Amino acid sequence: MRNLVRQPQQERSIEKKNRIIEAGYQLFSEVGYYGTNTAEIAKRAGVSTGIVYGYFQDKRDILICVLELYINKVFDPFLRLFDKLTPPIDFEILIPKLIEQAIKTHKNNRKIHEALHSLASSDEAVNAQFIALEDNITLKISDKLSKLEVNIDNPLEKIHFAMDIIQSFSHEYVFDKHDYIDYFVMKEMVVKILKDLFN
Amino acid sequence: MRNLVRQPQQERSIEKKNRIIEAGYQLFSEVGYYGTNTAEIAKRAGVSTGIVYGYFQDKRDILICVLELYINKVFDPFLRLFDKLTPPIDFEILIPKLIEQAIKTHKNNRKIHEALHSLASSDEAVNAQFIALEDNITLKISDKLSKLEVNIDNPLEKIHFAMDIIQSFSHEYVFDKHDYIDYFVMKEMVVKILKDLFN
Amino acid sequence: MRNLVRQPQQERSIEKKNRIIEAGYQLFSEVGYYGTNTAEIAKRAGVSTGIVYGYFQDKRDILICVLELYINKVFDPFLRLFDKLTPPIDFEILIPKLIEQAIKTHKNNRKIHEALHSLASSDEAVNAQFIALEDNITLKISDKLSKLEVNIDNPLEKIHFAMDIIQSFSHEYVFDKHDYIDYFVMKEMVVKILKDLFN
Amino acid sequence: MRNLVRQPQQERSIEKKNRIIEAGYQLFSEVGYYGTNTAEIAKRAGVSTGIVYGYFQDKRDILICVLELYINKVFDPFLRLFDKLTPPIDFEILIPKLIEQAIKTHKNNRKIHEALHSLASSDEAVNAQFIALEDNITLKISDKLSKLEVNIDNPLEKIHFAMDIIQSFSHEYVFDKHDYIDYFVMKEMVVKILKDLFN
DNA sequence: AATGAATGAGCCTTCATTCAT
DNA sequence: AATGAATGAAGGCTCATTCAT
Repeated sequence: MRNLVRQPQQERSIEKKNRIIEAGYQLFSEVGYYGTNTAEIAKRAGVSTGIVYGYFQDKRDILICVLELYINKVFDPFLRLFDKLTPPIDFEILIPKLIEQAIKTHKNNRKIHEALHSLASSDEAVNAQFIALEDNITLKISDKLSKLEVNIDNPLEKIHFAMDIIQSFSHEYVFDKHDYIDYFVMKEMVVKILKDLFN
Repeated sequence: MRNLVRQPQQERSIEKKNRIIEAGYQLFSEVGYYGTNTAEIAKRAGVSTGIVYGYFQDKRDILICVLELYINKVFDPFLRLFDKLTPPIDFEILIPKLIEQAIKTHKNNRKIHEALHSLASSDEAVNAQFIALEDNITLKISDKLSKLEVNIDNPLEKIHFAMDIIQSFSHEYVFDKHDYIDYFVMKEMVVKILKDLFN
Repeated sequence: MRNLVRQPQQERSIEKKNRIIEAGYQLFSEVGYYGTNTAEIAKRAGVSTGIVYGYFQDKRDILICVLELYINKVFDPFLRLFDKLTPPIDFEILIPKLIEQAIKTHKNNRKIHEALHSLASSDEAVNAQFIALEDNITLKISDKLSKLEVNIDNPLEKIHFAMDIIQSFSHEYVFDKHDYIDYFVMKEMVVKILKDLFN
Repeated sequence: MRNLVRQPQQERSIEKKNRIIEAGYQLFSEVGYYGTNTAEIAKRAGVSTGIVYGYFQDKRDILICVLELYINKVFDPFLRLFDKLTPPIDFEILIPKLIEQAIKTHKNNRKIHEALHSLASSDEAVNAQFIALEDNITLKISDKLSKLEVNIDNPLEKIHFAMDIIQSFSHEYVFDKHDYIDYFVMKEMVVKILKDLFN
């Protein structure tokens, strides 16, 4: 009965909803989920506190939408790297591009990545959303690869794990910056591993 | 004067401080950092609310100590796997053991891992602590390997990245459980990658 | 200028105002005054939120109108029981009928009765309205009785108090249901008391 | 886990809890349950907002305690009227005393009575508490009467209903004050009815 | 006359931290 | 050193009412 959330149909409404998501995105990035309050989100979105609850069930619901936005921001440019390819794929060229893209993304999304991941661990819905979106990515890439005539064993496992490795390396590269690590060397390692995986 | 935190010298005090850290560890694991309040920590540690602030500056300070405990709980059994080895190392045997250990650890530390990582992203001190402890691990393993007469190029990069891969896979294995992934296959992939890396 | 409330003249408007009152009646009955919000009333009435304030000054104003509707719904069937009577009145028959009617009414108006009464206690206007409507009832019944050639001392006091007793018993009967009370016995008590009062 | 409410053992704590209840009592009386906020209750009780939730689960929990206080304030003087009696009871004398007491009580508790009753209708716990306390009263009076050698049929039904009648009349007398009612006459009616009931 | 999106004050509740004992 | 009651600021959310259309 209560708590019905408007499904915005009109453009102005959709735009306003997006402004709120964008504001949430920024603030969660800057100070994390728990460091952000709804009033602040509303303020940055240029709307009133109340209307936020016209578009979202609660604060966590904003997070879920931010998560979707994040995934798109992160994976769309990633997927687009496959778009102009024609068989046969030259992994020697593709893989470094993918890594570069992942690094770029990580730089642009420093904090939100962890913010979202951490929420996933304590919130089943966020976690489910995360898994669903990851599934989506893996399957899309798999689809693209098969259209590009890449025929390998266990493609889903390989793709999924390759993504993990790339994420992991990008994270290292952007965030941790240990003194004793030569990241150029490490990157070459990753490239080699991935090439071996897909050839 | 006011904010001085006791450096517990006497054994009873040290033991009490450790009980608080252990309680924090448990609760952060169970319900995360923001799902835990200090009263609860005190209660589980069997001390009064007030005295917590005798041993710790604030709640975050507990987290920092929990982080150290966590790292030890996670990496000590890992390091111990190297202890009884004699050269030459059979990576064919060692690597699966390391992976098994990582999975076991992940299972026992489901939530705290994310809790800590997420805090790291929004808290510079936590992050610094994290990096320092990772450094420590990498260097220790490197030391062990060289004593075991393993001579490879770029050992630090390889060790660090190998740890990343193992963490990443364990995480997959314990948390996400995508339907379409055959985790046995994936595990074999990881083993092969690591063997190639160290041979 | 601002706060002027339309006095609906046209039939369509009057009908709409009544729909709002009816919706308020239902919702106040179901979840009480404070459990109901104006948006919900508008929705159930099939009108927009805004227009409610075209017909009513504020939420309390709706309550006042609901009160009137309530009194009518409650007392009209009550009064109608006197309509077909011809002198001399057989109280032995009438009184049980009145009680039955009161019980029926109570059952159909479980919550709104208390909702209205409680508002009366904190709101002078509601209270005044309540008293005025009760006066009206008492005088109407008195009128009917005298037309039915019932000549008793202090008719107004007796009628008013009889109504109180009936209300009180019906309330007991419908709401409280104490285990140790035999409500059939109690009902007979009420019938006897009222018979004695009017003979 | 959370939300544990202190069971105050020490006198100072008990006194503080009582101060909060008394403050709630006053405010609910003055402006009703929904017209009162917890900050106001705390302020009037001379405590901080937070500590209220150290003694009570939530706002409603305060209401429940206020209800108990109310019942005691109302019924204790009522019950005490039976204390000095010796058999045989002269109802001619007792009944007017009871009525006087009920009127006095009503005057001193103008608004809270309705406030509580209305909450009962929308809150099962409050209602249950109400019923339990009414039961208690009825049984206590029954006990007293039997010790005073009053032997009547259906004592519980009679007592309960007599209480209803007295409440009802007192309410009329104190609150409604209809112009056309001679309350002296009405009171005599009540006395007579009750005498007939218990003889 | 009508819509329903928008406003923003206000409320209940929590909790890190302090303080009297 | 220790207790645990007390503080009070802050946050999520609701809803009566207004306003642009």
